[in-house]
Order: sequence, then structure tokens, then C-alpha cells
Amino acid sequence: MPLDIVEFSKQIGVSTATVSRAFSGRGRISDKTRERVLEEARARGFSPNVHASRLNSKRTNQIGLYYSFSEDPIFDYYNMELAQEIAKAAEKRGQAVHLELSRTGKGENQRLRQLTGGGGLDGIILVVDGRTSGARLIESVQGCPVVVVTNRPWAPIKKEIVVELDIFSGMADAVRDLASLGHKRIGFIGGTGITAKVNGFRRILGDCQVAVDPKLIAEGSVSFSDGQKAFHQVASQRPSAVLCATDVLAMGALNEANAMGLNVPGDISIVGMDDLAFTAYTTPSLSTIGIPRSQIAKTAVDSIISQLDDEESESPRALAKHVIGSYYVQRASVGISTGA
Amino acid sequence: MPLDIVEFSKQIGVSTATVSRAFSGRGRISDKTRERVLEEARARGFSPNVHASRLNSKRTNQIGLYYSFSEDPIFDYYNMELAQEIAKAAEKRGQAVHLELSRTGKGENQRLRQLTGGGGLDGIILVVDGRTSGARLIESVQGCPVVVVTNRPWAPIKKEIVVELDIFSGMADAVRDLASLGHKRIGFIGGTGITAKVNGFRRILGDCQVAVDPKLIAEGSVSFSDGQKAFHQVASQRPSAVLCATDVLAMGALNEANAMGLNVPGDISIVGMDDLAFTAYTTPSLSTIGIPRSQIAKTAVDSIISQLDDEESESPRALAKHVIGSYYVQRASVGISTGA
DNA sequence: GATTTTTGTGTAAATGTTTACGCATTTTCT
DNA sequence: AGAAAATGCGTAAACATTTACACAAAAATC
Repeated sequence: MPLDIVEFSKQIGVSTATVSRAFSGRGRISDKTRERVLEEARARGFSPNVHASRLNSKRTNQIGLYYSFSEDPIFDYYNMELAQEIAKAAEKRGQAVHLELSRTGKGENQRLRQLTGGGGLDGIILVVDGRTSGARLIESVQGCPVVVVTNRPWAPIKKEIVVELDIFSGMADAVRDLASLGHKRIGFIGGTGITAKVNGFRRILGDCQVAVDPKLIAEGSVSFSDGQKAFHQVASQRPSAVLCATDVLAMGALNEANAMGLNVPGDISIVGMDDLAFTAYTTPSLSTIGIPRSQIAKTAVDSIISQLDDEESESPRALAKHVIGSYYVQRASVGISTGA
Repeated sequence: MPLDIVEFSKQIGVSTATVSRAFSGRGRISDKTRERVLEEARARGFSPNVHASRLNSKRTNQIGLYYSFSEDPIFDYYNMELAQEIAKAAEKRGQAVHLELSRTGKGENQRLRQLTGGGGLDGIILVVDGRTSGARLIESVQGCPVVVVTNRPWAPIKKEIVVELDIFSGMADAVRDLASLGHKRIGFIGGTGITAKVNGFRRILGDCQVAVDPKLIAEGSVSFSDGQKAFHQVASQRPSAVLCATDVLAMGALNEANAMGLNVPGDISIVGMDDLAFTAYTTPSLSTIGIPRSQIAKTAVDSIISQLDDEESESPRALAKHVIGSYYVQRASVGISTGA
């Protein structure tokens, strides 16, 4: 039913090549002709068929954004905000985002093969929460550039480019800051699967010459209620400040502090991680450690694009790793230590 | 470089038709053959080219999700959470989501024509915040089913299916509830462009026989700080409860109440709108009015699918409107009125 | 003014599938 | 067993573009 390029070009008296050139911007064509073609296209309602177009040009202008997480919710606030930044960064490079959410596990590899194998994507960004599952996933990426975004240490081994998120630099800033405010008993509320953060925390305390008290470290999961529980437990040990592995955990901690009649930051300081937009909206506003999401996004998207360009120029693809550091934002939830 | 169907089928000694049938599941093929083909494909790393495939079959299995908003941020928490639900609903129907964020205005129509014209999408879901701009946008949707998600009254006029969100049923529930708790002075914190909510609020107060005091209605925008300012203004008029047009505004109100030394809900009750996930995490947890997002998502996606099916069966497309009602969740931010 | 270069356009051969049609072969029915 | 129906598979014609190549006309060069 819709006009095709053959019929359309016949109607306006040019060749299909000319029409193609008018739309793609590639090849030689005079300005006058191009404008006439586009004008007629608008008037007659012709738009080139993208499938036929892509079948030739190979480019899709679509980047896959694949989240693989072992725990629900896959698409939490952090990942949503990251997705948004990636969508923006992709748009700047003329790419649209193809969003895919997945639970780590069975069927994933097949899905990924299907997604990347048929040329449907110019590239794929894999956001993963585990080293092993990530490595397994990469096996299935068939015919397109791949970028892995991870918070685990990861040396690129196959065809992937790695964007590694380093939360520790910001954590160190936070701890230094707390120490300078007189905090000597600093607690930590962790979560399953984020042992790395806990270990980093221990190391950083050592670096800052703050004593490590195992009783001040509470494991938990990642939800609000986990934050409440963990805080309740840690608070009994009288820390003067608590770091939480995520902002949502910190919200739980804040809430529980309130319920326990503790004043934040009067009695205890609380710091979250992720720098979610809503940390500015809490009462008191939440200090947090963030990794610049726009930079993560830009790095990942740029990397896909440059891999594509490399491919065209037939130069060998260099494995690479980009490390994105973190920052500490002090807000109202942190104050001078009132502890012993 | 990658194997094509001709070469692959030759290698394993069958015809291209057989390979195609093995992958698509359509047409006649024996189980044994299909399995052999798929097995060989895995072994040899063959995946069918999606562009060539789509060029024939016309189906894309991609639904566009197009947000057009007149104000930043386009992709706020509400829209993120909605997008997530739509992605889930689409996935259940075997469709992926193509995300597109846009500021209302110039270039939009052309972008939309380009997006929908070339057969790149099976359908498109337009989420808009204005009646007029939405109607203008629809003009540019060329060759695929379209669904509009809107919170404005909207009678379908052209080719669109409408999912209209009715916040008023939930608002009425909330007001009734507040009234039954003895609240007689109920304020409202609105925002630009949401006059409809304010008018609805007035009507509902009338229905519930609660006096309308214009001084208790504050316009503002939609941000956290707007919520703070508007609350400050309204609070001076001593309302016993305040409805806020969004949850983020309500967070601002909550924060300002705190800053003013008002206890929530002891001195004043606060209700938000949107039922964002984080409303459960505030202190006190925020009562809110929500519209079931999963239902919005399901309705929109199902509508696209059924329009596609109708198209195939050549039956005429019926314009339709689905209205999704709202609910009220009472949480800790609401209590018995202590006012005069 | 003749030669070379540049520019604008057309022709036609890819691009990699799907599917209508046809033909054996096998199964079902009477 | 013979006829009818169902099954499995191959051949080849779409599907709607892009782009290498060819060629004429215009512009630049000497």
C-alpha cells in the first residue's frame, strides 16, 4: 500500500538512486534536487522502508541496552537513571536505544545470540552485576561491538570493551570527610553480592586510620526494609556515622533512625551510594557517593561507535578498559561527630 | 562475513525454505528437521538476518515508546516507572521497546514521520502531557497503529486509540477519606499545566461537601523546590490537610513542613499523586493517589497488538477509548484532623 | 578552445530473507 | 488396494532499498 521508492521516483521523474541519495545524504546530489525530492516525499507521503535500507547499509542505528541482574528489581531507580543517560548519549550520536531487561539465568544466552546475531543492532551495552555471569553472557554476543558496564574488577579478555565503575574513590573521600568531622566509629550497611564494597570499606578505613569494628558492619540485601533492619542492628553498637551500599538502603536507615528517636545528623550521620535524584528530596537530604552517570553513558556509547568505525576501517580492534571514578556529595545527613 | 542462509543451507544439505521454516516456526516442517537445522545453526554460528526477514514479513516486533513533554524533566520518575511497565508488558507480547524522549516542539513531527513511516515499528505509544500537542503529533504518525496515553479528556478523532488516565476517582476517594477523618480545610498544591487537576479538586470538594477556600490552592510547578515554596505559602492559611499534584511536590511539602516545625501527620496531613515506588520510603511514608501503571501498560500494548491483528484481517479499525481509574493508598502521612 | 576534472544523475546488480506454488512421499479412508 | 488427503521439502519470485559503475554535462585548467 505505501508508496515504494520505484513508484515514487517514477512519479517525480528521477531515478531511485537519486531518491536514495536525497534521504541518506550520502553520494553526490545537488541541493536543488535533494530539496525537491524531500518536498515531494512529504507531499506524497513517501518514506523509505528502513528494512530494505538496513539490509544494504548494514547499519541499524540502534544500540541494545541489556540489563542482566541476579536479583529483583532489575530495573531499580539506579538502573532507570542510568538508562536515561544512555538514551540521551545515544541520541546525541544518532542512535536509538533498544531496552531489554533480564534476570540472570537460563535462556539468556540464546536471547542474546538472537538479539545480536542477526544484525539487528549496531552494538550492545551489557550492564551486569556479576563478574562470572557477565563473562558467560559475552560468549553469546555474535556479530556486533559489545561494551560491559560493571562495578566488578574486570580485565577485558575477549572481544569486549569494559567500563568499570570505581566506587572506592568516592568512598575514600566520604570516609576522609567523616574522619575530619571527628567520626571514629563508622559503620557499614552492605548487601548480598556486594562484598567488594565491604572489603573496600575495610581497606579505606585502614588507609584513613579509622578502626574497623566488625560489629559495625551489617550485611543485608538492597531493599528499603533491609536498610531499616540493618540499621537497627548496627545502631545498637553506637556508631557515629554509617555508610550504606545504596541510597535505597540509606533511606531505610534514615527512616529507622527516625523511628528510634535518633536525630540525623545530630546523633548519627548517614551516607548513601548512587546519587539518585531523590536523595536531594529526603529529610534531611542524603549525603551520597555517586558515579557520574552521564560519563558512564557517554563512554559506553562512544566506545560502541568507535568500534563500529574501526570495523569499517578494518583496523584491529583493541581491547580496552575505561575506569570511571566516583564523587562524594555532602548533604544535610552528615554532621560533626558527637560520639565519645 | 557471517554465514547467509544460502550458504548455510547448502552446507547442511537442505533448502533455504527449510531453514527459514525452522527459524520462523511457520510453514510445514518435521520436528526432526527443525531440530537438526537449529542445532547446526548453533554449531556453525548462523543466525538469520533480521532486516532481510523483516523486509518480507513486515513485522518488526518493536513498539515505539514516545514521550513528548513540554517541560523538563521529560523522563521523571513517573515516566520511568511507566516505561518500565510498558517494557514488561511488551515483552510478554514478544515485542521490544524502542524508547524515544522528546521535548514538545519543532522537529517532532518530522522525527515521528521518520520513525513510523518506514515500517520500522509495529506500533507506537505516545505519552503526552497536552491535548493540543498530542493531536498535532498524531498527524505525523504514518503507517502504524498508534495509542495515546494522556491524562487529558480526549475523544479519539482520527486513527488513534486513547488510554485516558482518570486521576479523579482516586482523588475523590482521598478527599472522602480525609473528610471522614475530620478534615475540613483541605489545601491543594498544583502545578503549571495541570489546571485540570485543580478544577477536579474543586468539584470533588463540592461533591464531598467540603468548603473550597481559594487561599488554600497554590499553583507552582512540579519540582521538589516548588513543592517547598507552595507548601510554605499554603501552610500559612492553616489547612489540616494538603493534596499535592505529584509525589515529588509532596516530598517538597513534607520537607518544608519539617522545616517549619510542623508534624506530619500530627499537625497536617499530606497526600501526593503518582504512587511512585519511593513514596513508601519517605519519613513518614507518603499517602498517594495512583493509576495502576501495569494496567496502563497492558492496555496500551494490547491495543497495538489488536490493531495489528485487525489490519491483517482487513476489518475496519474501530476508534476506541479506554479509561483507567485511580486508587488511593493511605500511609503514615495522613492522620486525624486536629484543626478547629 | 581543447583538455582535464568535477558534478549530477541513471542503470542494474547486489542485499538475505519469506512464501506461494509444485511435486513427491506418506498417511488415512473406504 | 486404490483414491483422497496430508505432510515435507525444494524452486524461484518477490520484498524495497543501496551503491558501484558508467556516462553526460558543466566547471576548471592550461
